Amino acid sequence: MLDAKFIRQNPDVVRQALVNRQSATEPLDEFLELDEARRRLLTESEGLKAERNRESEEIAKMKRAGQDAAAEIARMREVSDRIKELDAQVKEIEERLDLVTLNIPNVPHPTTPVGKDAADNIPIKTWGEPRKFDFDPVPHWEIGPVLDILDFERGSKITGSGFILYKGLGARLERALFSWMLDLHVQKHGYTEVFPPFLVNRQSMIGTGQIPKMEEDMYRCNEDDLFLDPTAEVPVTNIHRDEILSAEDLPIYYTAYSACFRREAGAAGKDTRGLLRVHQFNKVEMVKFTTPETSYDEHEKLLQNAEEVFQLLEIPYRVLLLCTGDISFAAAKCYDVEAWAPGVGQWLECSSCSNFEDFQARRANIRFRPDKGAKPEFVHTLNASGVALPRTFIAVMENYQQADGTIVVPKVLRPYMSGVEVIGKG
RNA sequence: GGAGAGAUGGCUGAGUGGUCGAAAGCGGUCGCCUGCUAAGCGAUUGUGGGGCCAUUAAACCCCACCCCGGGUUCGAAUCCCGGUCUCUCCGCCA
Repeated sequence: MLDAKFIRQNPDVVRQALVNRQSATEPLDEFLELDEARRRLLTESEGLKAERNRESEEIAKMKRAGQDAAAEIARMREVSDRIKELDAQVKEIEERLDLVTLNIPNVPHPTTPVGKDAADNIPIKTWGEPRKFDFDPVPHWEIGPVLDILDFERGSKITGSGFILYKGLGARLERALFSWMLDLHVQKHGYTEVFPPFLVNRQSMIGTGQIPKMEEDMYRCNEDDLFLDPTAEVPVTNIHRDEILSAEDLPIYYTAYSACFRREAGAAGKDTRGLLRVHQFNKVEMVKFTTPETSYDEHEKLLQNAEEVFQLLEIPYRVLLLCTGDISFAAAKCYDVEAWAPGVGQWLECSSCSNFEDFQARRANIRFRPDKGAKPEFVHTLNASGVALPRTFIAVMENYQQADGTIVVPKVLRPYMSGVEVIGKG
């Protein structure tokens, strides 16, 4: 969330941000109105409280001196009643104010291009040459069942559409992918591996910004008010919720595997075939906590770490700089990494690499002390998928397919598959 | 799931209605002293909000915060109710 003071002092900046994001500006107007009312009521209430505190001390003194304080007590009873009224109003306003503030998105960074929707995202880089096939490459949803490594029908039977059963070397390939990615980030890029809970509470979801805006898209356990992780970003960023870190601790790098669960409400029917858009998937995530000064340098390095996954897999990819109309609610700047999938003939988003600046840190109250004895400041949080599995799995299958229908295993994954070089039939 | 105990500042820990934003110790910071390391002495040391956001900030004043939310009271860390978490024991279970 944004700093209330910042909004109050820079309403025009926030208004422009909302316009650039194609978002409604009413929440801003409501904020300004409620904020003004809150301060007005607070001033009155606190003035009365100051009086009450003074007077209560007098009463205590009088009682100790054996004097009668009945008149003072009677008067203070009235003051207290008035305070109670005012505080009730303040509380109501603050509740609404919190809700409004939680629904105002981050202000995009100046380098985030202004644009309407995904069509205005800017391609900034392409890596690798799409392979030339001497046969027609087929989509993964045809390869998978033939090789008996993906079973879409049984996944649907067990749970429903969008839930996949991986089998045999398919299951093995999936496991190889995330094991290898974790090792890469831990051993080569210096991240600390964590294995978080897959269910998180409401406070954690609010901390990273999925709630309240996206609550309908989350799987939820009503009895316990817990949510299934939509991404490891949630539990991992919340590791340091309500903490004050010391400057020497920063930057902190975490990487985590988690299963991810998304209802994908409203996305039904679009690009949902095969593994393109599923309700449960595996992902390796990278999360950083940094000082404000270094976050944009760290953001570039984070992108490189995500890109390297595809470089080592030898899969062509491109990088997009997202525009204001397509960037997520909490992000100030975001790159997408899209892998080339020749079977479906599409670039597939496999990683989003975001700098949230202090937007999540303020929500989750994650601070650091710049120097010993200095006032705590909010950290900057960043994260990137490193990377999401299903579409990477697609890219591996479709880029490495052969004319006979088999799949060559990328070299870097072979040690993770007991040396298997080709996934064949049977 | 049942029973019991507990939750106080960076940490340990005292405090059962007013003089408590909170003793004491440890730790941190600053200064003094000591011919080294160490010790000693003195001072200082929480967070958020409002007043003023007008160019930042400081100073100053006020309010709130002793796990969270309600209540009683002129006045609550302290009394009452509800909840959360931690620990111990019992039960159940992969």
